[in-house]
Amino acid sequence: MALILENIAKHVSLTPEEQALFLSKLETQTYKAKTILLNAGEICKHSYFVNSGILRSFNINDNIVEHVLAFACEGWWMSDMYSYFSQKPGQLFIEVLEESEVISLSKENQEQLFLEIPKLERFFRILIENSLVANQQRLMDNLSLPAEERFEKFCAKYGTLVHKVPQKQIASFIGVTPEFFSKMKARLLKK
Amino acid sequence: MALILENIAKHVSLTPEEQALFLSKLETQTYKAKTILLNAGEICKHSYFVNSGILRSFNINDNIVEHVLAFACEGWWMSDMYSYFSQKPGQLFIEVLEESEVISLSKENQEQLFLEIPKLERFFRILIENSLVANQQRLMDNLSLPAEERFEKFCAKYGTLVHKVPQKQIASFIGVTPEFFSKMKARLLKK
DNA sequence: AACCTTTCTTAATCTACATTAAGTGCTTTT
DNA sequence: AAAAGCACTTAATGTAGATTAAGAAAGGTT
Repeated sequence: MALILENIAKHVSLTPEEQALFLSKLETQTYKAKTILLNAGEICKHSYFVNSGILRSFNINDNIVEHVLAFACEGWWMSDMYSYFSQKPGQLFIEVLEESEVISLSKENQEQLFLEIPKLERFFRILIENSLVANQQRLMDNLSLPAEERFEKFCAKYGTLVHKVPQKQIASFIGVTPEFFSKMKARLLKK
Repeated sequence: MALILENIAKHVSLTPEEQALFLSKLETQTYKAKTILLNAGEICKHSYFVNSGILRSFNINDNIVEHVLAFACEGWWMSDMYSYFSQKPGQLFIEVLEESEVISLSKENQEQLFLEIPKLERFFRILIENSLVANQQRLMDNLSLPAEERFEKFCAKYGTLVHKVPQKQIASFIGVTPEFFSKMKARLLKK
């Protein structure tokens, strides 16, 4: 459980008692690759923190095309934020990509914690602020950069993933077809 | 000042004293069209709330191409979130599009308020949550929808703006050139 | 090992959108 | 009122990336 406490300590400092209280609200579980943690149409009742392994979130367009919204690896949080915040059915799937140890924090427990340890409200606000900034940057990148540069940015940010997740999912993340991605990669290797 | 209090009341309820304290930290000012509230390279020291009028944020790519990140009209907040949160120089410009009455909340005053009225921490967390969800949706739309549908979504969300801001800025927002946007519009009108 | 399924590659063809360029009508400036 | 500057349009041409279709690798499963 050290990782998640470090993660928190980066933004707010908890007393040992607060740490214990926080940990008591969490559940840790190991999942095999391909486990679906959340289906589209369901209400997202947990935020997930990745102790080890990789998760991804995606949606399926018109029941055909998958679009990867995000990856989460060690030390990252993941959920369907729309559904989690609003407690309404969402459009995202969350899937385990390789055997992963995942900590779950339920929405209810999170609300509880906000009351018992108000500092955590600050912590989660900062997490979301950072997500928002990253998302805006990605949006601008998608509007202004060609696929090749979007891929470079992906590598810079998720370097560890490049050889761990299927290429077609990276293609989807940066917004191109697997075929085009393959061609682009061959082009890049020539240089 | 009623509008901003209503805005807050949607998410947290303040006592009259808290309301007064909050208002005392704000500055209201009227700006003419084309006023630049923030330049790229500067540190964003304020969040802006639009009482009336329209703001937009954008960046300039390679010193040439403008990309519109967001519009803010009556009742919306705007800032360069990256720069505002981190207090480092940002890449965004914020510009007044038509004569606007704008409330400024400085970063310092916001921090103060978080200490004096912790409920506000919750309010701003919710604001940011909503932004994040909207941003993720827009990102997915950009990855999966053709320009025409992105424009429809724009109209649904910013209907009031369609005839108020220059077309080329809408084009930029949805991620196409003004020329293509013009052609697309002509095509849509035929239907 | 043999089979099946999924991922990746290659190549031809196609299309949504970009680029370039020219022209039209506005507003703003002088 | 002319000049200048923008915003918008139209049209020709160009291209990044999609689509389709096929085969080659690479896992998984029995």
